[in-house]
Order: sequence, then structure tokens, then C-alpha cells
Amino acid sequence: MSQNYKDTLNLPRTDFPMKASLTAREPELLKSWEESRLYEQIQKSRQDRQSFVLHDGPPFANGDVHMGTALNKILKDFVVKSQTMLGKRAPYVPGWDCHGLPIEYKVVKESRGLSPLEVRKKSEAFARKYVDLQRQQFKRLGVLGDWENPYLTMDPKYEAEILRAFAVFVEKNLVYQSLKPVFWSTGAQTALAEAEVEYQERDDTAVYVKFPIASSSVGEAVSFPPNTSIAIWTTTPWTLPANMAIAVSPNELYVVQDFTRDGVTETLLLADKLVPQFCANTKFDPVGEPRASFKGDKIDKVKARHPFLDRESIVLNADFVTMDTGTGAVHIAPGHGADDYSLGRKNKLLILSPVDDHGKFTEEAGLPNLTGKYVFDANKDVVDLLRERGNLLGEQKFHHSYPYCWRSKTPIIFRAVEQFFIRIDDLRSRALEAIHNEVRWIPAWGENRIAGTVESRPDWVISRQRSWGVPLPVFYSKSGEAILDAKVIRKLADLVAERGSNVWFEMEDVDLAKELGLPAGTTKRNDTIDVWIDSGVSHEAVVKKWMGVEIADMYLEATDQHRGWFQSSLMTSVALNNRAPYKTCVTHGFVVDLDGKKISKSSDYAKPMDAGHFVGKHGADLVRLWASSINYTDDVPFSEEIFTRLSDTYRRIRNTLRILLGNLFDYEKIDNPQFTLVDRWILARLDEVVKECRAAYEAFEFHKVYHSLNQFCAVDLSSLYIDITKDRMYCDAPDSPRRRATQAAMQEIFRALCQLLAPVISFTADEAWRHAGRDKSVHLEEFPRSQDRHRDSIEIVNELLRLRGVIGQALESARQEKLIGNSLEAAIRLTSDTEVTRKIDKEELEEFFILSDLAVEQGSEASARVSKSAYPKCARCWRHRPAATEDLCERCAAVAGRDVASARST
RNA sequence: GGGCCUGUAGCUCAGUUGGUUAGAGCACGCGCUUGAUAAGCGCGGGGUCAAAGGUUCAAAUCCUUUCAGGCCCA
Repeated sequence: MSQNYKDTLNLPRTDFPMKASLTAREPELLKSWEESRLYEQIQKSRQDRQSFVLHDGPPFANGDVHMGTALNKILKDFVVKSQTMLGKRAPYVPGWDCHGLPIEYKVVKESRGLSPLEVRKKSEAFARKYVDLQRQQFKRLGVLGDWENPYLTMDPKYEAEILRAFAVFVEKNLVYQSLKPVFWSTGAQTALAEAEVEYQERDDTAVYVKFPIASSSVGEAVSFPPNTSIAIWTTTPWTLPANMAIAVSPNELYVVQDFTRDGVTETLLLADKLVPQFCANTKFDPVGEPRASFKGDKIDKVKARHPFLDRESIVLNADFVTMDTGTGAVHIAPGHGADDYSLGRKNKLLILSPVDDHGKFTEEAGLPNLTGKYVFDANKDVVDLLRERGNLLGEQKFHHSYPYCWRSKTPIIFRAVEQFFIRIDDLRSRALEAIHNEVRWIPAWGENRIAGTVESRPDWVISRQRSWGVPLPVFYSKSGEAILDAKVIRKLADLVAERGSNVWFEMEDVDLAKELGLPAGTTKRNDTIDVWIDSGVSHEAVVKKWMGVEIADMYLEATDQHRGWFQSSLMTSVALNNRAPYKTCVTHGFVVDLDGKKISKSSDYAKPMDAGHFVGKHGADLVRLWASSINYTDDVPFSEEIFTRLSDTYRRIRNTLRILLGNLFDYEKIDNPQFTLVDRWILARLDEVVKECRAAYEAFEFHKVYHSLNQFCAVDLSSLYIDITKDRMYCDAPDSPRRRATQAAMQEIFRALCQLLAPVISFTADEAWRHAGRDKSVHLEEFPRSQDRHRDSIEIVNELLRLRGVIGQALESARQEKLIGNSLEAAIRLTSDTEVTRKIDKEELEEFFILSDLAVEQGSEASARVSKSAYPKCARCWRHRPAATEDLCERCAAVAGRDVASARST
């Protein structure tokens, strides 16, 4: 009867649990990291090293962390941790963007009728709440950094730096004042942001108006019949006093056509496609064939007469002209519309906006009878005026949705107000130079992309009619002139550094003027600075002034930041320091679902996109593993299935660490381990993997690390090395040279694996590391270095693996035929076509192929024959081997014999 | 509509300056093992390289167009 020898084996032993229970274990590890001040320890240990500064782009302190934000922070953490483990000092100071409309909007929506100062106080509380919330969530993801001292753009010290930067802009004459149309609420007498606009259904009078072509136009590219007029269409007749131009599409066909109605004939120019619509709406009938037809680009710069003012209106080509309603000739009032404005600026037209805060016409309108009249009431008067002048071609009721102020519920108007701008033309060429020569863009096309946006961007509007922000440091003299003075701004900065920017809103004009040394009677206005300036000067406020670093090594954000933070930072940096603020810019894509669609657009995913949902369900290491597995330069795919796949990968890696730990339970360091072929091979493979991973980390290609380590764990280790060495590890005497050698290899592999995995699955790597009896965190380690050992073994093993395939197939068919069950029951007759099998002795080949009984002969083609082994099964190692005792093979008798003997003697 | 980018097995990725029958892991199917066991091992099926056209002796790779998707503009 066969005895149970299980107790005589060196089976793996470890407390490292197979089941991860990440959601329970991670918080414990976090606690220990915090208690041991791990981040500070790491920084201290790298004090004298070369530094690598990844400067954090501040997320908005608003809302929960979703998968996109999580991806960004985790990628940053990969960079910081891997640079640290590559031997550098890589500090990480997280930050938050605190000012701005989204917060102010929420605050104002909650409680209306607040003073600016109240809005600011509530906004600050709101921002602080979310800074704390997000900080908790980021920490929970395993992101290491100086969480106790983040930078906040609402910190008085930071605000002061914004103002100081602004002083430099003023000094360099980059700031100017000009008009720009904004959404204006006549009910609330304030500018509105897009988010504060709501749309309502509304009936308006739409009019067709004729603009007679000026006689001076005759003789241009197109010659017009006498008395030709351009027909335009508008739903806002009140904006006609501000008309400066007529826009036409350069590519569409326009006609000059005679029309008749009630015996009156008009010669009109309009888009060919819109003639039927025009006729239907005005009851005009076309007469005869068109008298001329041409593409819109032929009439660029043609001049027409304003229908009721003594002024010209110029025809301009514009891409935004569409052919769905109207006449294809669009009335342009640069002071009353966004498209109108940009077209007007491009062509240096007057930006006229003859309307006051309450939406009443001013004298500038040039219509004395209407001065002081509310523009929506004046619509009728304008229509009457057009009719009087004979320039009204038709009118209709027009039903459409129109923007309203969410607060006062009054229809909004576009109105040009005084704004402040930064002259981009003065910075553009230097910025482009920096883009092309000073910065490394990852991926490379980022260069193209940001260059494109910088080339085409208009001047930067930096003033906002909002409360929650840094005050725009502009004063007005008694006579109403704007005062932009760098010295005064710097004084204000000092004051703000000390007391916060609320002083601007708390102090009376008189006191503030006195404090800053401005003449009595000087007033301030309550505009704030665009928040893109806030975060855009972080290279100055944080990297330079705070961290004492000249230039950040890296910025890493989503692709939308090419136009956003990358650009705003570049512009301010060129203005301040005449160079780029970063050496490398990395961008990642957005999180998309399986069909490649952006997830946030699909409402089904709305809730689970919350990063906390996945951290709670799977653990942070799973989310991190996901972030490492994808090629972040593209859009990042994300789905439940991907997560399921990933947890399989995770388990494989975890179990690999576990079995290594288990096999090392009685590890003792030995000198000159007697490595066999597999040991040499796995160390050679380890060296390759180390090299690949180091290179991938250096190139920030984390998915290559993931694939390399996954492959190494699943194939090289689990299915080969660990499987092959199982027999010697379990059945040899504990101190057999080949078992000890294998432990030496496994020890090194385990170490290296933990180190290489640490930036990715930071929790699991540290957990395993501690199970190996180390008291310090793996995050204090450096990556292993490749030693390029035993290169020749790789080729030999590859040959053997080819033969292994041949044997495997033969075993498989033998199993199908029920000849054998377990491979160890088989006797294999292998015909080898390679010299390799001559050089390795039979015993070692049997071990490598995990066989009991192998005979090798050389031949020209590899093949294997399977029969049932004639040897009995060893009751201890289960291999079929020549028997040394009743039920044991020679090796096992030698090993277990002693054990059995000693067991008997007790 | 414009600029930039992406599209290789069910999923995540490889695929060098064009050069054998396009690879890997996971998933799936069928077995083995029960001494890594809510584990481990083996074998197997699966791809018109988004589509069409072109350049070439030769295209997943170069060019053009189309389709799908993303970001930023309009």
C-alpha cells in the first residue's frame, strides 16, 4: 500500500493570500504609507539626485473624480514613480484650479441675489470642499505626492503671483483694451456666460432688407445692372443701426435677378439656392432669367449703402454663411454677434454697439428718435423706418428658440463691452519657435497640433465680468480712463499676498486708491481675470517660485489641453521668460467605450464612469493596471469586459508573486549557485525583461511594461520555469544544489518583479514585498539593472521549446487515444533535429520536458513517439522511474528515506 | 465645414528602413492535474490587417478616396 509522502515534500509556504481583497487591503497599505510618511521618505532618499519635475496641471475643484481624471493622475503617478525608481528625485506637487465660472454658477444657482463678496466666500468654500474630496479620491488611487501642501490657485500667495505676472504683461505692453460682444442680460445688467443662458421659444419679426449697391462698385470684377440691391434677412432688426458689412459665402452661387410684386420691380442680388424661399416669403416673382450669376468670391469688397444711415456696408466673404434660411447675404453687426465680431476684427471694421446696460439705444445709434428706447421695442420702429425708406422687401413672423437670461428671464442681447486683451501677435512667433525647437512632444503629432492652434488663435480676452476670480487690476481715473500700471499692480499683489484677493471687493475705492498710492477719485471695476491666466502662470507661481526649479521637465494632460493649459502656459511663459515652460509635453486620449464612442456622451455609462465606483468594486490596482495596459496616446478604451479581462491578468501576476514567495520560504543565500540551463535561461529572460521595462519606463510607454511583465509572468515563469522546476523544488532535498540555485534565481526574479511592478500595481507590489520579510516599502527601491547574462541559453531553450511542442502534440494524441492520462505516465522516444539535445544530459532534458522517461535519437525531422512507461510510479514524486525501494525512486528514497527514518525514530 | 489624430483576432497590444504561411497574452472549446487548488499545465479553433483604388517583383506597412470614431475649432 502506497504511503502518503506529502509531508516529506518542500511544498510552497506563504501567507501572501491568493485572494487579493484589494478593496480591504489597499486602505490598510495607504494608512501605513501615510504613517511612515512614505512620500517624504522617498524625497529625502533622493535629495542629491538629478531631479525630474512633472508639473501637475490643476484639475478644476468641482465634482467627483471620473475615469478620465483618474487616468490622468495615474499616468502622472506612473511617471513620478518610475522616474524615482530610475534613480531620480521626482517630487510631485498636486494642484487645483479653484476660480472660475462653473463653481460660481453652482453657487449662484443655489442661492440667488448674493453680493460679489458673498459669491466669492461661498465659491471658496465650495472649492475647498471639492479639493478635499478629490484629494481623498486621488490618494485612494495610490497616487503619491505632497498631498498636504498642494497648490491652490485661490491661495493668496498664488493670487499674488498671478497679479505679478500680470504686471509684467502690462510692462511689456502686451495688454490692451477693446470692445468685444458678450452675452448681455439687460434685465440683470451683466455679462453672462454660456452656462447662464437658457433658450426659450419666441416669435420675432424677420425682415428682408435691401442694401443698394453703391455706384462706386460699378466696374469691379462683376458689373451690376443699374439699381441692383443686395437682399439680406435678419430676425433682429434692431441690430441694423450697427450694420457694417454683408457676409457672403465665397463658394456659393449668387444671382442678380429682377423680381416683381404689385407692379413694382426690384433688381436684387441673393444666393441662387435661396431664391424660391425668398419668393415664397415675400410674394415677389422672378422676372425672366437671372441677369448675372457668379460665385460669392467675385463680389468680395463690393460696397453697398446702409438702408437708412449715411454709411457704407461692405460685402465680405465668410465661411460661416449657410444656405438654410435667409438670402445667403448675411447682415453683419460686429458689435452684436460672435461671427460678426471676428469677421469685423479681421477686416478692421468699426465695432459699434450703440446700446446701454439696460438694452436701450444710445445716441451712437444715429437715430435720435429712438435714443433711450429698449431695443426689442425698437424693432417695430426700425421696420417702419425701412418701409419709409423703401428698403423693406418683406417681413414675416419667425418662430425660433432664442437665448434668455436664466436669472432675469429677459431675452439676452449680444453687446460689445470694453474688454482687456493680450496681444498674441507679439508672442506668436517666439511661441512657435519654442514649440518647434525647445519642446519634445509625445506623441510627436502634438507639435503639429499646438502649432496649428497657436498660429490661428486670436488675441486673448483676459477680462471676465465675473466675481469668482482674481480681480483684474485696472483702475479708472476721474475722467474714466483706464489705468494700467505695473507698479500699482505689484503693490496690489503684495496686499493680496497678505490679505487675499477679497480686499479688492472689501475695500472702498477711496481706501484702496489711498493704499496703492493712486490719486483720489480713482475707481476700480469688478472684472476678474480669465482663469486660464490663473493656471497658465503656474510655471511661475509653483515651479519657479515655490519649487525653485527653472523649468518643468514634463506636463502631462489630455489632448484637449493643446489648446488649453499647454497653450496658456506657453503664452505666459513666453511673455515672462521668453521660452517654453516645459521640456516635454505628453498627451493622452479620452476614455471611450467599446465602439470607440466617448463615454460621457452615452448616458448609460454616466454613473459607472465615476472612478470611485471601480475602485470600490475592483480596487485601485485594477484601475492602475487598466491605465498601464492601454496605449494612452490614442483614445482609451474602457468597458466592463476590459475590466474582467484585466482581473484575470492581475490574478496571474499575483499568483506568480505568490508561488515565488512560497518557493522561497526556506531561502538561504548561497555562494556560487549551481545554475542549470533553465536557471540560466530564466535569468537571461529576466535581463531582457528588465531592459525592456526600463526602456519603456524611460520612454513613458507604460503599456509595453504591462505586456512585457504579463508575458514574463504568464509564459516564462508560470508555464515554463516554475512548472519545470516544480519537481526539484518540491522533491529534492531542501539543500540540494539545484534547488538552492533555483531559489537564488527566484529570489532575484521576485525582487525584480516587485520593483518593476511597483509604479503600476503599487499596492500589490508593496504587499508582496513586505511578505518577503522586508520592512521598508518597495517604493524606496530602484529598478534592477540588466546584466545581459547567459545570452546563449535563450537560443538553446528556444530549440528545446520547439521540441517541447512536438512532444506536447504527441502526448495530446496519446491522451485522446486513452493511452495515457498524465504526461508523467508516458515514455517518450524523441527524434531530435537539433544538436542541442546532444549537449544536455538526459536527466536534465527529462526535467525540462517534465517527463518521466525520455529516449533521444538524432534525425532530420523532429518527431516524438509515445508509449506507456514501463517504470512504476514513484509514490513521492509521481514520476515513473526505476524503483529504488518498494515505492520510491532513487532520488526520493535518498531524500525521504532519511525523513522516514527520522520519523520512525521519534 | 476646417485642423490634428486613430482604425491589426471577442478584449488589450506586437509587427523594425515595404520582403516567407500576420504574432503574443487573455477570453473561448477540448483535455490533464488536484502537492500554486476560488489555482496550475497541454492542445485546438479564431484575422479579406475598417473599405475601395493606386505605386511596386512584393503592401498591414507608401499614396489617394471613402466609411467609422476622437480632440480642438467654426
